[in-house]
Amino acid sequence: MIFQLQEIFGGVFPDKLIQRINQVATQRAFPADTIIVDIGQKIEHIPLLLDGAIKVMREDENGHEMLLYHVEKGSTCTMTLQCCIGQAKSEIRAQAETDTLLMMVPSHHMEEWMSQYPAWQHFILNNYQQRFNELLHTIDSIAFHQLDQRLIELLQKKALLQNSNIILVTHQDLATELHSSRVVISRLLKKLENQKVLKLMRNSIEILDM
DNA sequence: TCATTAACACGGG
DNA sequence: CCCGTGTTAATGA
Repeated sequence: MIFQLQEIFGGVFPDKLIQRINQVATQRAFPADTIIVDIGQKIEHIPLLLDGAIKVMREDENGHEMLLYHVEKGSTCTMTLQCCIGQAKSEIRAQAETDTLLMMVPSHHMEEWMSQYPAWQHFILNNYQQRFNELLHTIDSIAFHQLDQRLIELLQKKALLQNSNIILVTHQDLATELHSSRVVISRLLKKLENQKVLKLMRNSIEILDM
């Protein structure tokens, strides 16, 4: 039995389902920044996050990216689920935000588990709702907030996900995720540093007071 | 007015 | 040297 599976999902799934997952799923570890699923790729597994975080990115026709939302431990990526059911290809790119550990459940188990395990059904529906809410939050952010505020929100989120006030990230990474340019991000970060909100270092940013 | 793009210098690893 | 960073000038929305 994989320790984290019981630890993270023991409160959500009955023992019988935990054992089923343990039987059929493959455990996989991805170092930070690894692309786990890319756009256009066929989806054959449902990922259950045991540890770490995944960022879900969208890409436009010019190859410019944009962060949609993060998936944290104890959750799954619902865009993946949608693709599983329809046997479609991925509309998004899933990339490891931090070092990530997950269980890959072959997608053909979905249908059976949905009817057999009420806890699984609740888990999936709750995840849909969570993902949808996060997406709404992102849309609000794009539509109603200025870039400087979106940058602060992203830094706070990253501090949370990396569980540290020192965030390992480059200005270019931030620009890409916010669908902006590095010049602008560097300028905003410099402004925030002058306001003593954060401290800039090469490849990392320390949050001082937000 | 403010964002993007390109270009360049600086410097730390 | 390589690459992330800080800045500026030109251009566009």
